[in-house]
Amino acid sequence: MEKIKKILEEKGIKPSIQRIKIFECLMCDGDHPTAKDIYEIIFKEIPTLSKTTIYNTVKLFTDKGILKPVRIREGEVRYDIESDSHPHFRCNKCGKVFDLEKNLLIKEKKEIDGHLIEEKCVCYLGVCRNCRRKREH
Amino acid sequence: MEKIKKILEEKGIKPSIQRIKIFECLMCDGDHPTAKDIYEIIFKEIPTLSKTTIYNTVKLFTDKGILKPVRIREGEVRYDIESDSHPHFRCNKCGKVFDLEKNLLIKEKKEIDGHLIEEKCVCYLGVCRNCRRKREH
DNA sequence: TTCAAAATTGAAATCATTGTAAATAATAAA
DNA sequence: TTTATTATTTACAATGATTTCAATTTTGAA
Repeated sequence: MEKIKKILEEKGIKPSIQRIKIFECLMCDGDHPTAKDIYEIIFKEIPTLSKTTIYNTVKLFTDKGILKPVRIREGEVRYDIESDSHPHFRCNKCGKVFDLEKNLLIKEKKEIDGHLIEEKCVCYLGVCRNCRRKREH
Repeated sequence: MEKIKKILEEKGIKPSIQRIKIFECLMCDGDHPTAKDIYEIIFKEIPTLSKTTIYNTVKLFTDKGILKPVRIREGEVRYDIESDSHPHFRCNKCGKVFDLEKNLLIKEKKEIDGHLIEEKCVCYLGVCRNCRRKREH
């Protein structure tokens, strides 16, 4: 609790009860919660909670660099508190998202951490050649 | 045109004019169109076109294995006609998605095909350990 | 305590996608 | 060709996640 307060303050975020709870929820939940998941978990403790607060807060956290949206499938957005880039594993049955080791290198292995791998998806993000030509980057 | 007809028929899909146009659109557009993109392009030729037809058709194509949804960012769904798995590059400025070579191996390079790489995103998909334990797979 | 700024809230709006049922077109049988 | 059957397309309503916005509440400084 005090630890979370410190982390938020270091990033210039006022540690309101809602923000602390949301951060706590993101830390504890190993499956990368959606906005809905977060809302349902915290609503039990703070019944006056608004969904807008969840969206405001994850946006604030993302802007401040302590949170990263993970968009893999189904149009759903999940959130990852780890700032360091690392591979993810998404279950096609339950939709949960797990973190994998950063320097993971899977060649022929079909299994990792007990998960059965069926498909790999790699994407690079940046500025495409067309947009680079238009403006200076 | 005749070529597209054949491809569809081989997959057991009746080649209606809408389906041919949608397939054609997916082939020509190098940026992986969204459902909205497809609608706007084809609407010019077929003004009676319904958005539902776009969604029906991309679902049909996906089920038949000739199309793959690409979900990278922004909650948007784009479509990729290539059936073979390969890396993608998504532009953070314009949102367009480009195909990259299948066996691409980028280590320190910051550039590929003229695109500036800022971030890499790797994801594995399959059945997680929890779901495997529950049922047999 | 008072006041202004920041944070939270609920309700309405938006927007992509899905569901549904009617209309239309294509195909097969008589 | 006519009719019946089936597949396809369409319009419109419904859904659900997210955003907008104005009003209310909380906070912190003076």
